[in-house]
Amino acid sequence: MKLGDLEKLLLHYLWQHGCSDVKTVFAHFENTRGGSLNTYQSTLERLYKKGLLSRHKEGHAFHYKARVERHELIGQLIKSVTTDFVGEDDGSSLIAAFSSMSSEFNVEQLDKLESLIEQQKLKLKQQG
Amino acid sequence: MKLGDLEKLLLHYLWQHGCSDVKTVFAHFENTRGGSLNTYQSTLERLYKKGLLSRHKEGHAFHYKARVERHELIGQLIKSVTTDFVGEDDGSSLIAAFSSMSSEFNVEQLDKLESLIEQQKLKLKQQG
DNA sequence: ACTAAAAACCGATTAACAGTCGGTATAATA
DNA sequence: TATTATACCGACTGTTAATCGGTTTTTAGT
Repeated sequence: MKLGDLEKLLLHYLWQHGCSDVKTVFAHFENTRGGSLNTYQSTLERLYKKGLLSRHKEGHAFHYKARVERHELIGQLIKSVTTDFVGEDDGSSLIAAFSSMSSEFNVEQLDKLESLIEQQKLKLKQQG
Repeated sequence: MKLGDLEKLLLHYLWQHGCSDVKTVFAHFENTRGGSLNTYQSTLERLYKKGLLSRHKEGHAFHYKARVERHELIGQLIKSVTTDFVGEDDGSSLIAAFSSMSSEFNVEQLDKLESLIEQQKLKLKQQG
């Protein structure tokens, strides 16, 4: 999966605002970023075709909404970037990814992550 | 930073083999992947210009070597792919991303991850 | 030093793909 | 139905990786 700058920007926007039509998006970025309405239209459409947005008609305009949570997409992107180097993914890519990133985290974040992992382990125990 | 498929392949190769000249690289991939020697030459050069490889003359051929560890590059790529999304939020979405990825792991992998976290926490304590 | 071989380097071409936007078709509503 | 907002199509630009032919440079052998 490959995302351009504007695509990322719009995803970001939609995660914050939940749901928008082109007009609104355009109005929001018109002054700061420039570009024509059509540019935003095309980009939203591209994201839609990529499966990252859903949309539904409201009046005569599509309203676009992110189909994936932010953290899901980030996870996906991390994975795609790591698997290329790891090859067949037995999960070692995440381990690799984590160890390369861990130095960027502070103690609270590490604690948070640890507790999330504990939760996940618990879940596994209950299932199996 | 943007890396193509062949670029990744060659990095992968150099991480495994430590050091190679074009001829050797070409010989290694000629049958399985195809392409001309020049293609590999260009790609190594591109990687060199990107600062990802170092090189030195040996006889009359350059020997190329990865300048970054694999995990360093992975970290860098993850960062570049995620920073646009993480932005102001203290990194918690990155944590969330990791945890959403963790749902695909078994207990051993989670344990491994946890021990890496412990290590990192220890390191932080010793420093600060 | 001269020459032949090897390697490096240059430049052109192709192929994706994002960004950009004009123009046209389509659909909603007054 | 006419107006207007919106969607959709297509063209063009810019960037970058992949590819490889051709030329220059470098090295080693005689």
